[in-house]
Order: sequence, then structure tokens, then C-alpha cells
Amino acid sequence: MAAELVTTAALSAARSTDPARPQRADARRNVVALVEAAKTVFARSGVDAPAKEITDRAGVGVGTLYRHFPRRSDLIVAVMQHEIDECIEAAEEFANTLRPWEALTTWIERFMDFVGTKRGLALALHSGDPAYDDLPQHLLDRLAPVLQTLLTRAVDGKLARADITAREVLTAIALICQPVPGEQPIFNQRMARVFMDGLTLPKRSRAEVDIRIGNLASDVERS
Amino acid sequence: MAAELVTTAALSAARSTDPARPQRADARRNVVALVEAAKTVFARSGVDAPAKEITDRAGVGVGTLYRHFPRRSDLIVAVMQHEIDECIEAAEEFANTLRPWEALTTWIERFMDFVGTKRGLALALHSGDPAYDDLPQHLLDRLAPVLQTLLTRAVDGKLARADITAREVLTAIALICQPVPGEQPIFNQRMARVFMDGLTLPKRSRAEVDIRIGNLASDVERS
DNA sequence: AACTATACGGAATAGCTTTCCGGTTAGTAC
DNA sequence: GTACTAACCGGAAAGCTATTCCGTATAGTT
Repeated sequence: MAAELVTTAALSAARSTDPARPQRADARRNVVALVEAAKTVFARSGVDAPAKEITDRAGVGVGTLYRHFPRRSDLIVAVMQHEIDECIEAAEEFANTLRPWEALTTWIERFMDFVGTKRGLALALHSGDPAYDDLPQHLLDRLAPVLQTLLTRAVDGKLARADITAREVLTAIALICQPVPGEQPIFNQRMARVFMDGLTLPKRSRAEVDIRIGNLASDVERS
Repeated sequence: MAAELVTTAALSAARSTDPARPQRADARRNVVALVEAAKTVFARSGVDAPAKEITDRAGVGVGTLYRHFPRRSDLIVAVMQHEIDECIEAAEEFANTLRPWEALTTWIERFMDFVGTKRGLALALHSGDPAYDDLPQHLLDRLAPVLQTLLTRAVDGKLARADITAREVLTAIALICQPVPGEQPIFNQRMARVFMDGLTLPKRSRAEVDIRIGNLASDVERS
């Protein structure tokens, strides 16, 4: 079922040559085996698991891995193609069934599930390791447009501030969703919600409150 | 000038034995040289620069590095001791001169300067690499108390929500401050401010706005 | 059945961290 | 000053992993 998907991904990653004569059958088999193996290994050991762990499980040599997926990010993209598509579909669904702000926050929760589940993905996104260089780019290119739709709707409804782009929101959420040793994923979710709260229109309440308790504050200062 | 500081740091990191007879003079020299070298190298190549780069610059063998600083985090802590102290002093100063909310946000900006300047520090904090394991712990232990003071003042003044701890704020800010390829530090600062906005009291304005433009929202939905 | 472009496997290379130990030296005792 | 020893040093060695390279094998074609 994931076969066509996988092949497509691998093709775009591995084959930039003459599409007239398609990939050999054994090559196609190996690509599928590698992606399947990588999916399992990534889930257990994170996206920077040793290459050999993947090739052993796929029953191929390391050369085969590097031929089809020159950079680690190519393999990750192939593995996640499916989940990314689902995330995009979810955005359209939410846009059609929920009110603007709820659609926005619900999708963000959905996105967090995706990022948070893949152990180490959020980390890889910002690792600085050249092997992952165009992974963020790819994810942003795919996901920013659909989020932008939700975001624009919220902004038009005066529900969200207008000075932050969809790309920025995605990047920030991805940062916040990085696993923290000693904290459960629920922590990241709570922090992300704080961030989303900050995305609502800058409130008059802020200034109001400041003024209202200005005297109290001064009292505290003096003490 | 930083000599005593460095020595103190190194002692706590490197010597767990009989304090009656102090460290030999050459050992002390080497520790200072290593920390000085590391400070320079960290600034240029990040906190995970090759060990040899540091030992070469310090003019010692790698064995000497690992003897004094078994884990990378020991070296980082030694290098940053001074900056951490400054950060703590700043909190006291802000608490005495600024109103609660301003003290809080100003100190956060100060903290961001610290974290953001050290290339790769924010990254190391959440890398998962065991070599950095107790670095977050150490930073939190040192900084959480002073932030908690500022935060409590803001909460007492009804300026900030009460359901988030100082440790959580520090962790979240550190996450947000991680360098993003292709983005300038100003980006992280903007996102951190959004987060801080979300830290203000959950506002009636949110519900208000929802209700007020509820019809509009529904209109948009139907279209 | 022969032929060739394509693909395979894994040895080889390279770069890094971390350990280990024979040799050196600072500090002390006489 | 000399001798002694515990502390310390340097860098070779061991152990990882990523990535490249090329002689060998084979799928698909004629």
C-alpha cells in the first residue's frame, strides 16, 4: 500500500536521470525495504540511528542506502511522506468544519502529534548537521501553505495577530516540541498552547492591567 | 581575573578527592589554559567543536582535557560560570528597579542574549547526547530560583498566569532560542515575545472576541 | 544466449571520542 | 642539594560511525 508512495519518494530523491527506462526491479525492491526498515528503526532509535542498523534490517549493503538516499534527510522525507500528506488533508478538513480559531489551534495540535511522535525529528530539524539541511525547507514548503490558509482566516476574523507568518508559526512550534529530558510530551503541548495564546490579538487588557495595578507595583518596588 | 573563578569551577568538576593537599601547579595552569581555549573555540565553532581543537590551542594533550573535564558539559559549565553569575545579578537588579512585568520580560531578554550568544548552547541543552546530560539541570538549578522571584511578583500582581513555573519558562525559552538555519536571532526573539505574551493572564478578551465576532466567524465558515 | 547499463555489497577511508599507560615532574622529606 | 613519590602529562590506541569507491553480479534487452 505504501509502495507507490515510497517509490515516488525514492524516485524524486534518487533518480534525476532519464525517466524513459524505469528503475530496475531489484533497485525498487531495495528502496522499499530500506524505507520500511528505516520507519521501524527511526521509531525505536530516532532519526539519527546508525546507518548500519537500517541496512542490516533491510538486508542490503550500506552502499545501497547511500546510492538511493545520499543524505539522511532524503530517507526521512521518504519515510514521512505519508504522514505529511495526512497532516495536509487534516488542515482542509478542519477549515471546513471548525470556526477559524478552533481550526487553527486544532491543526496545530495535530501538527504537534506528528512532530512529537517522530522521536528526534524536531531535533533533527534544527541540528545544524548538513545531512538534515533541506528537511526543514521541505516540511515548510509542504505545510506552510495550508497553515497560511487557516492563519489568514483567523487574522481576517480579528482573532490572531497579523504580524506572524505561517512559516514562523511552524518553526516556532517545531522548536517548542523538541523533547526535553525529564519532561513528558505534555509539557511541550502546554508550552505550545502558551505560545498560541500569545498569537491572539495583542490585548488591550495588557495595558489596562498595567495601569490598574501600577500603584501596587510601585509599592512592591519600594519595599 | 577569571583565574579564581576558573579554578573554582574546575575544582568542583575535576577534584573530588582530599582537599587538604591542593592541586599541583601545572594541573592548575592546564585547567586555566583549557577553559580559556574552550571559551575561544566555543565562540567560533560551537560547543561541540572537536576536542583536539581545544587541546591544541591550550597546548596540552587530549588526556589532560578528559582528566579534568570528563564530560563535555563540565567544560561548558566552567566556561560559562561567569556569564551565569552575571545573569543572576541582573535579575536582582531588575527586580529592584523595574515594575513586575517589565522586570520579567527584561530579564528574559537578558537570558536570551546569554543563550543566543553561545552558538550551539541552546542546541546542546536538548541534544540528547549523554555528554550534555546534566547541563540543563545545572542551568535550571542556578537560574530558576531568580526567575521564580520575578515570576511570582508578576503573578501576585495579576500580571501573569499562575500555572507555569519558572523552570518551565526557562526551558521553553531555551527551546525557542535555538538557532534556525536561514533565520536571524531576531526571529527567535520575536517568537519568544509571542510566548511571553501568552504568559500574561488568560484574558477575558479571548472569550469576548470569540463571542463578539462569533457571527462573522460563522459567516466565514459557511462561505 | 549474449550483451550492457544498472545496481549491488562491503572493504577501505576518514574523522571523531574516549581510554589507557609508560614516562615526566612538582612538591616534600631529609 | 638530593632523593623520593604521588600526581600529572602526552599522545598512541581502541572503538564508533559516516561516506566513498570499485570489482562483481544481474535485470532487462536484442
